[in-house]
Amino acid sequence: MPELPEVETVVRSVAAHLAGRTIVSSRFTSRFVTPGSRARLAQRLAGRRIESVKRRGKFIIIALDQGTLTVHLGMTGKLLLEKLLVDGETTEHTHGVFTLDDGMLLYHDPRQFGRIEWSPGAPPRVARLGPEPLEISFDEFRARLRRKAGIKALLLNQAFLAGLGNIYADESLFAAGIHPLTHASKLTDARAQKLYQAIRGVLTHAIQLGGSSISDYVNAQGERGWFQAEHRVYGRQGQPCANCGRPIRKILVAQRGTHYCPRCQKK
DNA sequence: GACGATGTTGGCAC
DNA sequence: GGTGCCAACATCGT
Repeated sequence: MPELPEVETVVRSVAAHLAGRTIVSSRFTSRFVTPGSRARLAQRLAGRRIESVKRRGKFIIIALDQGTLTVHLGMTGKLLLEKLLVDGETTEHTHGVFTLDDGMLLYHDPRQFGRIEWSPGAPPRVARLGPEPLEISFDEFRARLRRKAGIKALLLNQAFLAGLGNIYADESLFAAGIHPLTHASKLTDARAQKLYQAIRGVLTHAIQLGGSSISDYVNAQGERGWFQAEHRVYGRQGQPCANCGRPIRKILVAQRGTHYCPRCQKK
């Protein structure tokens, strides 16, 4: 679910309300989502003031008056804002409950691949991220492509660019007309330029539509995204290509289901 | 009921 | 540095 556009949408849907709030208390119930002592985490957060909420790659960075709370949604994580907690709003999949001085913030995550972590300074996982795809210059992007790796694997590598996942990697490669198994270092300047623009275009459009709701993704207000209606290849295996009519193919690349048009995307 | 696939990441072997 | 395989977990489709 949550790649850059979804995380950006979540951040935009919580930032204004959370900034300036105080965490009165919190409760955590998953040893996977919150590794280490959950009681100590809750203790650290009690009384902390939220300064700002921002996105970096697929991470949600919550700056506190002391330290930083970092949230990664994994595959199925959701952050939900609630006015008041009433019966039925938490389930067995609610693994984080934040009581604020105004309202509540809930973290749901059925598969528990997400993480909620506090760090005194900048979180180490975030420090290893590559540049933001919407901020990097073409020259820097071009330079970073000089690597011996398949382009799809590279786009999924968060140290190369931060924020692309399986959906937007496939959609960007289709928009650029590039086969997912193309060697990154073999791309010509012109094709690299097409890919750079394709990534920016796809991500920007997806953010405008509130991200992609594949199964149950929603923002913090519980609203779905609409970019899934704009997918050209992801999840469309066997259906005709919007451009040439050939059936979209699905193969395995870097252990991920990879969708592409055999005619429009060349190596 | 079993099996495989699912938006992510990290560790391991090679 | 690169790839492939497996792991974490719950749910859904075949």
